[in-house]
Amino acid sequence: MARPRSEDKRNAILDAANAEFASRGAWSTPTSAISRAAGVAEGTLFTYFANKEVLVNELYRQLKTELAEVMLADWPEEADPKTKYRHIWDRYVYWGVDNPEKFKVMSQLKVSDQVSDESKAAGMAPFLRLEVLATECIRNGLIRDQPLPFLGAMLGAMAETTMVFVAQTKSRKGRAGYCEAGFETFWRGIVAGA
Amino acid sequence: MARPRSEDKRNAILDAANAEFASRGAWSTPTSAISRAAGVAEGTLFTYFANKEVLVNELYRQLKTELAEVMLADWPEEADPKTKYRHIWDRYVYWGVDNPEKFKVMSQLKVSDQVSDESKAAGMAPFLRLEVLATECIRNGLIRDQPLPFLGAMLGAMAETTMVFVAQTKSRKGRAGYCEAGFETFWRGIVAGA
Amino acid sequence: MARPRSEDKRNAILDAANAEFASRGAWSTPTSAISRAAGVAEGTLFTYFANKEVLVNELYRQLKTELAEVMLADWPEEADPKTKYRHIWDRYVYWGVDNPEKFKVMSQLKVSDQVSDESKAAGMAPFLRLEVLATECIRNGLIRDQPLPFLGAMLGAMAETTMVFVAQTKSRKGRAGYCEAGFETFWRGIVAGA
Amino acid sequence: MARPRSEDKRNAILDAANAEFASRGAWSTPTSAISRAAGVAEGTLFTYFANKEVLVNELYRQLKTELAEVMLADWPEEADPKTKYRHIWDRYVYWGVDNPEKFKVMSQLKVSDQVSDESKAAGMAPFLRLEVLATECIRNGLIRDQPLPFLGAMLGAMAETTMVFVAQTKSRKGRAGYCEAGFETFWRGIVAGA
DNA sequence: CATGAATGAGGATTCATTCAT
DNA sequence: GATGAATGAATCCTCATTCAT
Repeated sequence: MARPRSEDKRNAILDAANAEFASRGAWSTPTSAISRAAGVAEGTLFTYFANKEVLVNELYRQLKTELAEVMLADWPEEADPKTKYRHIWDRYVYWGVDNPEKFKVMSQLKVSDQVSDESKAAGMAPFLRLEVLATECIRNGLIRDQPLPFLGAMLGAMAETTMVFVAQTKSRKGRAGYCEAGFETFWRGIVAGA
Repeated sequence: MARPRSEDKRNAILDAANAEFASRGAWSTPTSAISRAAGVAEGTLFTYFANKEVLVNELYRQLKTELAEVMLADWPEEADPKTKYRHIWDRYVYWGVDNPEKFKVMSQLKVSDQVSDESKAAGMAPFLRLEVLATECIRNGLIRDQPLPFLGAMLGAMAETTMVFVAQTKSRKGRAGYCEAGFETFWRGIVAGA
Repeated sequence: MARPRSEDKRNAILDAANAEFASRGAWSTPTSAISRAAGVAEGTLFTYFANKEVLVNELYRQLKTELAEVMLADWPEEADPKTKYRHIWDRYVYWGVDNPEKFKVMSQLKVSDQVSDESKAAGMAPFLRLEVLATECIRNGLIRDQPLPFLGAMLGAMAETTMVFVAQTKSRKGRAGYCEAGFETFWRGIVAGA
Repeated sequence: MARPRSEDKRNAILDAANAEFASRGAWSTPTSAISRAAGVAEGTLFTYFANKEVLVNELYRQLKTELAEVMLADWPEEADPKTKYRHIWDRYVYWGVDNPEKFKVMSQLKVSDQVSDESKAAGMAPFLRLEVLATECIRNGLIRDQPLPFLGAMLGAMAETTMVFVAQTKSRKGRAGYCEAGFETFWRGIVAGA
């Protein structure tokens, strides 16, 4: 058997792509820069990804998957809804803050035509658990009735906005403040009542 | 180089850039495609814009300026704060819905490294009136105290999210529903109380 | 007005392509070698020929056209058929002998998939006069009846074979001998009788 | 490197090369396509043929050898010269018609710089029997005196031309007609007399 | 020996920008 | 000022060949 394809190498390429995209912009990063940063030959990149577009899409999906994993890890199954939402919120915000490169790349790819609608859809899949939570909250009247995708998109947009401000802030206290303020806006915004 | 003569030509190039960027992606649009779409020679583009980066930045600023103008037109000086916010909200949302190409391009440029921080800052300028409104609302306790830029960013992010859903919706009623729901989430989220 | 496209430059590229194709083989000649030999920038080649395939096809057509012109120049309108055929034969053979590069390239391109059927068909067009002659000869019984294209193809194949031997031969006398022998074989082969 | 074990594999590669060359053009066929078509690994090809050039030359020789075998099989030792020539002619023509891929590839390789002069010479060797026949015919005055290689080349060129027309023709009768007409032209062309 | 991943030079284009007309 | 031909660096990808498994 010949050398097997190396998962490590594949990941190295993906990581390198992420790093290069973050520093030079997703476009304007030549594949040669990616392979160099990954420590592989230029041609090797193409044994792992048929072409640049495929690489970009794979990267997008991987980023989304990772984000979903992080958000849903340590899921507080027994907690009340607000706590659950807060759990997601914090994870989301801090993932972005702790991984600014990944967040930046994801932001760029999200609006890029380079990422296929299929990939965008696939990126949504891992967020299913969220929908279950939202459905319950709406059913029992805790949250105002509205389309689930809309609710999810609002959460995402608000958390991302929050991220930016948290990231800009140095003090631990200030960061927590933004995170709290953002969530509070979100939560008050969606709960039923008054 | 003397000041180019035709303001029309300059605008034609900017419009063409917008259209091309929207359909082919902001990057991956060659200047030749822009000049062709604008009906000018390839070289002519460079008498109006020193290079591609300048063109991109100019386009971004123009888009931002136009948006600000639209948002603040017919300003209801005498109305109450919620109405004023709603005014901004509706204008914002419907501008994006009515100008999907411009919105798409703005979204791409916003996260692009091609647009300088200076341009991004300049893009903020026209939103001053907004800050005045927010400051007042916070001072008199109508809105919870928080940094103005954060509040503005939240408004923007939520309105943009709303846009997407409005744009996807066919029926006039459904569209109004999303617009309303989005604003309600925003408003409940920021007002003080409870 | 900008610089006009230069017919000279176009021809320089075509000539360079011919020379390079002849020495390195039609395939395995990079476009960069052609542009260098033509004394133009690599990109310039592509303002005259959309891509390599177009260039190859244009070259083929030009070669064919040139050959036709040479063959039919000084046409002995008043001469008898054999003389006319001999006129064509000699012109054909000596064009190939005098332009070995062009002949070699034409030979390679003729069997190449790179040259479209359309180009091949276009290459036939200039040989119309030949068909008129053949038709007459067949009608008046001088030549055995047979499809015109078949007759033309035989002439071509036999003349080309003759070329090779003429080209290999140094002495003027030997060359004339091959040319004569080849024609005699052709002529005896097609005339009616016995 | 030891002598590779499987003659089958070697032939599979040669056959695959032939098929690929025929459909994609001799050049522009990567070795990877050949190995894939042959059902062997990319690297395996190189244990059977040191490099692509060697493979191409081997293929050429094999084709030539096969053709010679076919042409000379069932040799009518006792027949008269014309019958013998006709035997060769028919075999040649129908081999080409029945093996259009092989014929196409041979045609391409014949004019290719990729095939060495040595290979081209080697390709001639099997046709020795032909030379014996020709020598005899010339000696006893049946055929006009001329260099043997020239005569052989003429035969080849004319038969190949005939092939093309036979191949284009559907009806059995039409095909036989071309074959006959071609031979008649050849035979009348070379016999002595008048 | 078979396999197919790894390599990196090479190749056809593209494109921002310049400059002759 | 307008035009578009000219430029050549840069880019994505291919492919013959090598070599680790």
